[in-house]
Amino acid sequence: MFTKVLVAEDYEIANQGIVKVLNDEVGIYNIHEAQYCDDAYLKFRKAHQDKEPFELLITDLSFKEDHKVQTRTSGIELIQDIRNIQPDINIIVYSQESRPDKINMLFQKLNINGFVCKGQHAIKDLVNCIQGVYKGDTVLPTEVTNENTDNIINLDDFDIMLLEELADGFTKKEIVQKLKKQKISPNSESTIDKRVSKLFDDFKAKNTTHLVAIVKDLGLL
Amino acid sequence: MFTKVLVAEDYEIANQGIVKVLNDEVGIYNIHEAQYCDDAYLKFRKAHQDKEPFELLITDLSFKEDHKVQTRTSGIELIQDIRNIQPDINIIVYSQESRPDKINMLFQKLNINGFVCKGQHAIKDLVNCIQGVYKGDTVLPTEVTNENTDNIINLDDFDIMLLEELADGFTKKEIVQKLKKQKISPNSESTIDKRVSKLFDDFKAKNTTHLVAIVKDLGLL
DNA sequence: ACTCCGATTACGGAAATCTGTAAGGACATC
DNA sequence: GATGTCCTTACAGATTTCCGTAATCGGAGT
Repeated sequence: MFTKVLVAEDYEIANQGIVKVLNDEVGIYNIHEAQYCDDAYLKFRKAHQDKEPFELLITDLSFKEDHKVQTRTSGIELIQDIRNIQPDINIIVYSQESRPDKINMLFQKLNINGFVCKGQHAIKDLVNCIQGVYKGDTVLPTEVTNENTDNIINLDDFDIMLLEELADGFTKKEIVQKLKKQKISPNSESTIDKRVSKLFDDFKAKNTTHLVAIVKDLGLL
Repeated sequence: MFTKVLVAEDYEIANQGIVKVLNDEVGIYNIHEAQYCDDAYLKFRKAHQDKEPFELLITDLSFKEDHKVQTRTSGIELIQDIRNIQPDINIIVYSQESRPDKINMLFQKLNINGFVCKGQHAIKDLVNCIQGVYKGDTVLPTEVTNENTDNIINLDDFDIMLLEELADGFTKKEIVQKLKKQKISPNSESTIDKRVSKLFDDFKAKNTTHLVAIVKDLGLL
């Protein structure tokens, strides 16, 4: 089993919870903790330089900001930086995130080894994940594997741009003006209307506000 | 110090974190855990009937629903029911809630003894709170006592409800109809307008869509 | 009792949204 | 070349949003 583990999680008590599970359920005792991304990175780099590297990183994704100014603000940046100095490190993300698209992105772009959803029954999930990753498996959360990926909606760049502009509170007329100024076509109000109406159908949204809320929830924005 | 404590928290690992802090930092070892409100209530009643009552309840407010059907769905109901059978029990709420109004309500209406915000530095807060409550004090969280409510926007339940309805794509007229059907006041279209306009000011939003996007990003919905 | 203040409510109007129909152009297929 | 389809654009009308003004009500206060 892994012997040296780094836990990066900003909430102290959640941090302690992970440590206790590693102690009691997995039998890992050499556990180092970090509450900030930068702190985690420094501990990691030092261990690597001292030739006593960590074998596993368990990290959250979101880190609350406070008085300490951080160069890294999210677990994603932390993972990228750590992978740069130790490509073969095992990484498990332990996060509230439950959106399949976002979780899949972590596996595809960051090559994480496992993902555990914060939740009611996270102990079993976390233990399974650690044991699976130790065996060399890639461990997806049950929440994602169960997902039937039938209803995937394909959004092109234009759709994404529209959604972003709408989420930023611009009216269709303002969007049209922007498009014309940038000489991007299509750029008629009528076409924008049609495009957005199509998105309504795709996402079963009743109006623009509903559409943006749905897309935000899906993590596409 | 307290010797027998009940911890009610639906997330297993957070639960473990509290237990570890009680063990390591406070020196309490007779700790019972519950992941559901009803479960907590039953453990509490049994201990009371067996003349081995708990001296302290540490509970979350929100409990996720799953396959187990619960008669109590929130920590508030749990507290009320427990106070009914053992009025002098000490109660500490450990919750994500950060709205001063809501926290004050807990002290005034439910007579809780302490409140700790889930957060980055919750260990010290929790330890202080337990020690204060043991001495007979009422321990408010620093977040409330500090009263630096400058850039904190106070949303009451009505505002949240409005935002949720808007994010679900309902028009103001539909919301008004719902409110009238449920006999919730205020329920005039004009007041809804005013309320939402105030939210526009608070969040510097240009329109409803923008508002919902901002609030979603802040994680308030 | 009095005023002051905030919340609620009513109403109106300009702007924006949403939903139709319809016409024109690009492009592939037969 | 004829045909059909898809995308773009124009326009029009009903609905909704957004933002004023103004009247009303209830509580809190010197």
